[in-house]
Amino acid sequence: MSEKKPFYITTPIYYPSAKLHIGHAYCTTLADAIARFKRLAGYDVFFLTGSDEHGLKIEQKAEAAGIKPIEYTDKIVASFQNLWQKLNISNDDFIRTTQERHIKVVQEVFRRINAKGDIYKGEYKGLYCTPCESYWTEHQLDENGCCPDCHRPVQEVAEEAYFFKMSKYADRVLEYIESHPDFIQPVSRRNEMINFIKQGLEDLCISRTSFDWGIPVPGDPKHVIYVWFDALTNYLTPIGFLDDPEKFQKYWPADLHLVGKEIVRFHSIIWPCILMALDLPLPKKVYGHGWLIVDGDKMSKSKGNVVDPIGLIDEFSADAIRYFLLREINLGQDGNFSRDALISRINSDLANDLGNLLHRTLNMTKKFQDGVALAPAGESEVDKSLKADAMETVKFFHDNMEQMQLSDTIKKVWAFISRTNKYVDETQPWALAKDPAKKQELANTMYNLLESLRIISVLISPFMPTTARRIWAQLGMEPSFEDVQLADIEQWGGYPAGQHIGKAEQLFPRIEVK
RNA sequence: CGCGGGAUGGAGCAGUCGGUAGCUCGUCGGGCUCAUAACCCGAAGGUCACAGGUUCAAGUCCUGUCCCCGCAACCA
Repeated sequence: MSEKKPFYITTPIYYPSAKLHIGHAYCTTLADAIARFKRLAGYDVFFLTGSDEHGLKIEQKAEAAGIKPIEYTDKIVASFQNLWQKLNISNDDFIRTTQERHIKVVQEVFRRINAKGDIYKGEYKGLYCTPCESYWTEHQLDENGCCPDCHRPVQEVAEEAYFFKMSKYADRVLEYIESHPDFIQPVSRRNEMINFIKQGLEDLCISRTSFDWGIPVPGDPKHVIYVWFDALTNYLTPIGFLDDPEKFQKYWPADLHLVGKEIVRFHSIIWPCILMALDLPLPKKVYGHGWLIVDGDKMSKSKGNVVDPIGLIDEFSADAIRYFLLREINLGQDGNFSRDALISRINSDLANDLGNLLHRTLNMTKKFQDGVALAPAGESEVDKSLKADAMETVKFFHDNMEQMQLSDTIKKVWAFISRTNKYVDETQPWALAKDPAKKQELANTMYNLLESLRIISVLISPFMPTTARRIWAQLGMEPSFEDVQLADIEQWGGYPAGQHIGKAEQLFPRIEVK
């Protein structure tokens, strides 16, 4: 058994009714950056994402395409996995709600809660559109009170359904939220949830008979389990809820459910109720991030402004997209996505500041010292100040990443990159190189630049894993980048003296705007 | 009066406990020459949505108004 502290982080499982857009990519990138940071900081991380594949909508889409639902979801889920691979997502497992391992979990959860007496058979009443075979809530109806899809009148219909006695747990959940200030983040969402519970919770409808594409209710197979009982329990499946008690003990409760702001409620109210009914501890944190706004508008299919991440990755590279999302958008708030802003970030931050710093450093090392980092000796005031800034940046990185301050952390790292560029101006290596008496001073300067870049490469690795590795290689560093730990940059001087630098290449070419 | 969020130089955003309004991009001027026309320094530009109030002091706290946005039990 390892002694590392466990850290279990999840994204939502996405619904394969359409291709994923930049907003999904944002959420998963956030989770990935946090997971990578935690690994760097020495945690034993389990990072989960996946797909939520049941439901009427999928059944209908598959039927329209003339294929079985599972054939339909196989195809779309493959595109999810392709996207995560292209984005360099380091998830440890990928849960599909159609997998046998998950079906067993859902049915067992149903059995246990049923045995406890918290499930009863009742009647679900709703507004039903017969041609579309869909239930709608009053709020979803169009301006004439008709079906939002086909605009025909809806009827009030009742069907037999199972209900989960959620109302029974309302007080306990409220008490938990109030006594755990960090459970729901950011605070604004927490207040929203407290307000919502105080209005009173209804029991939750957890089965349907109006479609088949779902997990059958144990002992009553004309019912399939409906949405949240199926979806939320995904978080239990891959960590051995049924088949590996030791693993489950280690990773549950989850440290962080990262979700979009619209599903905070399900994760911070319904999910805790289900867990209480199972006598399981509640997750430590639910974080509701904001949405990406495109040119001032919410993304939606009807507006036709949905941004496809695959095209962007192909055009600008995964790391550039990751950097933009993590740097530009403040966690918890909505953020703007625009092509112009993306290009501006790539050019000024990635090409000019970071890329050029690496390039000029390697170039001078090659030109002035035959590509070798000579051993440093002694230090000037400017050197001292650079080292102090580096160490302060590493500390800031550690502290603020623990607090999930991704954007602030990135800003701080870039302040150090900027500071390092300034160091070049302050020390003027090209002038030192002309004076043989300044040979040691030059060696010190070049060493400090290379060492700064070594530290920078580790600091950016949660955000831009590929770029970090490329810098590492260009610096000529031999050890595998995978083995690097935060401790390796907590002290100045890890760059090996006498090291020959690697082959230099542009990290991010500037993007010319017409 | 359903709930909640937002409004800050041209653009995008920070702003904790009330204490001289900051950052990035852009613009203008200067410096440097190792570098991806990159880097470094400096400057201009804001009655902090509006009106009132509390206070020695308000972007920040209170009240009201207007505008934009999200949620409203299946949109990341």
